[in-house]
Amino acid sequence: MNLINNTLKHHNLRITKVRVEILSLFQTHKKALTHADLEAKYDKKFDRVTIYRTLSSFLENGLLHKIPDDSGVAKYALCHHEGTAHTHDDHHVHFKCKQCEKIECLHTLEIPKLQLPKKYKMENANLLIEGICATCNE
Amino acid sequence: MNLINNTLKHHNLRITKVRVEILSLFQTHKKALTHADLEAKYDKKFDRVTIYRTLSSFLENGLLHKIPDDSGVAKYALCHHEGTAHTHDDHHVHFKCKQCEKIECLHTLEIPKLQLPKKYKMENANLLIEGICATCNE
DNA sequence: GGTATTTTTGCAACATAATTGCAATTGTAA
DNA sequence: TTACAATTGCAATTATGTTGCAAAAATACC
Repeated sequence: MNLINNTLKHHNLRITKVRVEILSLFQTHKKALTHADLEAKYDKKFDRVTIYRTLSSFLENGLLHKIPDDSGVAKYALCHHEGTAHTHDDHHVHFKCKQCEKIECLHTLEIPKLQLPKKYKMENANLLIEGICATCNE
Repeated sequence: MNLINNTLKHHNLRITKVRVEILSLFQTHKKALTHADLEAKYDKKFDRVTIYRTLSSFLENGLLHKIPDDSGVAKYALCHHEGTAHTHDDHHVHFKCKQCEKIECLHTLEIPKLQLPKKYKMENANLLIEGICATCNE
């Protein structure tokens, strides 16, 4: 059994065409993708709604995570911690390039600890950095 | 001349009813607001579109900033640095309460410096922390 | 393998969020 | 106070996301 199928299995997801294709795409591209990106690519192949539902199921089963940003469009990227369910104690650092607009996860970086005001309890944190990425900064 | 009008002037915005009311609202509430919040409040008073455009103009002129999040609805909050134009070298820390859903700016906190991978250039950073806020944590 | 059961898909309709063009109105500078 | 520029309201449109349901596909069970 190949890797993609295996991954789906391990996340309690049935193996279907959409899922295999979309998961592969995320694994080859390392960047974040939007629903619109996928729709453009799979226009005639899969239904809009199916793509939405694929993203949701990946989200619920811990394959993808949503990246908070201010564009108003949901962006998704692969999770790098391996865990079955949505154990969302995620501490993500994301980088958004102002030039090429691509978003990627900098999963080698840790979010530094910081002291919250009294009585505040932190459960997770997301750091979004904007600037110029390595590719555009040649 | 009162403070609200003065602020508008200084940000190159004409003084109109919507702007005065919406700016005042942001100044009394300290939390982030969505377009829907404002629409609910000013339902018959101002047009939906006018409210959108008011938010946009505040954004462009550096009165408000958008808070990145993954809900799909744009949230806005007052900027605390004083600057006329959109000199967005912003380093924001926002806190979103999982219980009351409110978002607030923790502008007393600084985002700690961190070492980006080679060739990456940081222009600004947004840290979104989720958890339980002081009010809900009684 | 074949069949029963459950999940997933596609379609149509709906819901919400945001944008655009344009005429009428309002704010401001002179 | 008038002239000009910016802003508003309205209607229409686009973008984004969701729901219900019947048909199709995937898995479990024999």
